[in-house]
Amino acid sequence: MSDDRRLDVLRAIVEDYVATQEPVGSRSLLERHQLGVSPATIRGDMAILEDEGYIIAPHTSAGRIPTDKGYRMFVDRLAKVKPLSGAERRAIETFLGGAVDVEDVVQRSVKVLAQLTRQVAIVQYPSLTRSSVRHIEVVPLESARVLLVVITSSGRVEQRIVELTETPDEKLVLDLRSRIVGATVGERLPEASLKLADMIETFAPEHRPVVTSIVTTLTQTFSNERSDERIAIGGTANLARFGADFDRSIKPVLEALEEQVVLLKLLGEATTGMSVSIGRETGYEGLATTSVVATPYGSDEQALATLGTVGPTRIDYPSTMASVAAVSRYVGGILTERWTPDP
Amino acid sequence: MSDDRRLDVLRAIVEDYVATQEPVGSRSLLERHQLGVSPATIRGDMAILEDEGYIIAPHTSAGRIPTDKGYRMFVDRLAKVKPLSGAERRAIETFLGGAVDVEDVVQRSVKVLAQLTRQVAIVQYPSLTRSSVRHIEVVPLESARVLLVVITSSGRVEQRIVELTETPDEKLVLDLRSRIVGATVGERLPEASLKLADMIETFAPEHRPVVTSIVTTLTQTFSNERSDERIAIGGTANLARFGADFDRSIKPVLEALEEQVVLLKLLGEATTGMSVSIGRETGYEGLATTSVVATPYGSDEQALATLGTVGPTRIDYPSTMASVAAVSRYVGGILTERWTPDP
DNA sequence: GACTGGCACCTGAGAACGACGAGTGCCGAA
DNA sequence: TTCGGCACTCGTCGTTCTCAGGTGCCAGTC
Repeated sequence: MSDDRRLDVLRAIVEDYVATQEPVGSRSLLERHQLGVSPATIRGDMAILEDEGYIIAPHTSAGRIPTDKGYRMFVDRLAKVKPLSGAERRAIETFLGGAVDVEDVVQRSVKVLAQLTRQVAIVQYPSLTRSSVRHIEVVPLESARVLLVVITSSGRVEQRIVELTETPDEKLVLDLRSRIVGATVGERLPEASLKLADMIETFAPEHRPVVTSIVTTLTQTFSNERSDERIAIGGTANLARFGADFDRSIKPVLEALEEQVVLLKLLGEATTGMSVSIGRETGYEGLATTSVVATPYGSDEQALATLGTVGPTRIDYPSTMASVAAVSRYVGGILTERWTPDP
Repeated sequence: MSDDRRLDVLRAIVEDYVATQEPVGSRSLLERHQLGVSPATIRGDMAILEDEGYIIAPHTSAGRIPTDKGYRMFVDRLAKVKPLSGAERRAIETFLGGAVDVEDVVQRSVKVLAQLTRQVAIVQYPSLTRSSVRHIEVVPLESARVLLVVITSSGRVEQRIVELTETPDEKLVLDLRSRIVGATVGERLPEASLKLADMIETFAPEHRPVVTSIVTTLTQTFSNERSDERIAIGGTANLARFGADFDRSIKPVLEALEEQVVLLKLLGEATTGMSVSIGRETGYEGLATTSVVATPYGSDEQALATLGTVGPTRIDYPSTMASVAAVSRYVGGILTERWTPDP
C-alpha cells in the first residue's frame, strides 16, 4: 500500500466533497478521478484515513466527508495553487481603482471579495496605530473650542473637537501647531505620542493647560482602539450556502459577525501572512463549522490591517486563498501608492 | 351584526397571531379575549373579514392569519399606543449618551434599536446635504497637494485631497481659506455651493486655476451622494425570527439589506414622519413578507436622516413604532444638542 | 503482499398510510 | 342576530415499508 495514493484519495475526497456538498463514497470517487484501482482498494484506504482522523462517515452507510484535520492536511500539503483568471484580476483592479477615498476602498474591497469567493467578506479598516502621521492641523473654532485633524499615512483622517477652559491666543495656536507638526510628522503613532509628551514642558507654564489639553486629546486619538476596531462586512446573503439549518449553522455565524471582538481576533491571527483557520481552530463554538481565510494588507514593509473571508469549512480553499491574496495585494497597492506623498 | 365587533375580532386576530405565530381559530380566540359571543358568531365575523380581504385561511381547516391589508387596518385604525417602559427609555438614553462622535452615535443607535425590537435595525448616517457648514479648513500638504476638511452642523467631517498643478502661494491659501470660511459657514450645503461659485470671480485671473480646482472639489463634496447613502445595519442575527425557510424568506432579505438603493428608498418614504410599509407595500418582491417601520430623526425644524427597522410582517407594530420613535427622538436630540455651537 | 470481485449487512431518505385534532360552514332553533 | 350541534376537510404526526447507496470482510488472483 502506498502512502502517496492514500493522500491522493484524501485530496480527491476533499475536492469532490467541496464540489458536490455530499458525502463521497468509494464508487462515485472513482467516477470522477482516475486512480487506477478498484473501489475495494479505495475502501481500504478510506478505512485507514478514517482511523487517522482525516475523514469521517456521518453514519454507517454513507460516504465520507473530510474532518477539520483532513482539510488542514489538504490546505497544508495537498492543495494545488489555483491562480485567478485574467478576467477576475481585471475585475478587481478596475473596481478597486475607481475608489475615491479610504472609506470607499474598504467598501469596494468587501464587495469584490464577497463576490469572488461567494462567502462573507470582512475587511478591517486601515489601522491607525500601525501608520504614521502625515499631517496634523489645529484649527480654532468659535467659543473656546479647537478642532484637531490628524491625517495618517494610510490616508485616514481623524478629527476631534477639544473644549478648552479659555479661548487660546492666536499666536499660541500657530506656534503650537507648527511645533506639533514638526515633532510628529513622519513618526509612527506610538512614537508621535512620546514626542508630544516631551514637548509639553517646552512651553511656558501659563500655556501648559491649553497645550496639555490638546496634546492629551491627540494622544488619545493616536491610541484610539475604537478606530482600529472598525470592520466592514459584506456578502452576508452568501450565508445561504452555509447550510439549510438556520438556527444551528447560520444564526451563530451572524452573531459572531456582529461581535467585533471575535472578528478582530480572527483577523488578528493573520499578522504575518496568509492564515487559514478551519472549523474549531477558530476557537469559537459558533464558528465550529466555518473556516476563516485572512491575510494582512499594506505595503511590503508595513501591514495596515487585515482582510479575509468567512465561509463553511467545505469551501474551495485554493480559490479562496487566491482571491483573498489578490484583493489584499491590490488594496495594499492602492492605499500605499495613491495616498502616499509623491517622491 | 355590529361593525365594531368585527373590528374587535380583527384586532384580536392580529394580536394573537403576533403573539403565537400560529393561525388563530374561533375557539382559541375566545380563550384569550372576552368578546361575549360564541365561537359560531366569531366564525361568521371571520367569514366576512375574509371576504373583505383582511384575513386569510392558509388552508381549509386551519385558523386565519391577517393579510397585509389586515395589518394595514390594524396599524391605521386599531392599534393602541404601547408606551415604552421606563427601563427601556433609560436604557436608550444612557447607551446613546455614551457616544463620543457621530459615527459612534449611529453605531449605538443601530445596536439599541435592534435589541429593543429584536428585528434588523437600519440607521442612515446624518445627511450631508441637509446640514450646514460649521467650518472649512484648507491645509497645504507636501508637493502641490491641499487637504480640504469640511465640518458640518451634524458633526460629520469630510476630507478631500486636491492635486493642483502647482504649489500655491502660502498667502493665497490663507486668503482663500478665510474667504471660503466667510462665505460658507452657517450656510446650508446647497447654498454654500452657490456662494462658492460666485466667489471664484473675485480672485485675480492668475489665481483662478487653483481656486477653481479647490472650489470644485468642495462643491463635489457638498453634493456627494455617496455620503448620503451610508447606512448602518445591525441585528441581522434576529433574522432567525423571520422564519425557518432560509432560501425563501431570509436570503432575499439579506440581499435587500446589502442593496443600499433598496434601503434608501424604503427609508426615504419616511421623510414626513413615521412610515410603516407592510409586506408588498414595500415594493420589493424580496421583502414581500417583511415590514419596514421608519421615521426621520433630527431637530424639530430639520430632519437629518432616517432610521427604522425591518422585520417580518407579523411583528408587534405598536411596540416597534414606539421603539423607533423613541430612538429617533434621542438620536435627534443628541446630534442637535451635542454637536451644535454653544449660544 | 497488494489488489479485486463478490456478498451480506446497515441505515437514512422518502413514499404510503391511517389516526388525530383543530378548524370550518351550515342549519335549525331560540 | 346569535347559538349549539354536526358533518366535513385537511394538515400534522407517527408508523411502516421499500430502496439505494454505501460499507466491511473474505476468498481468490496477479
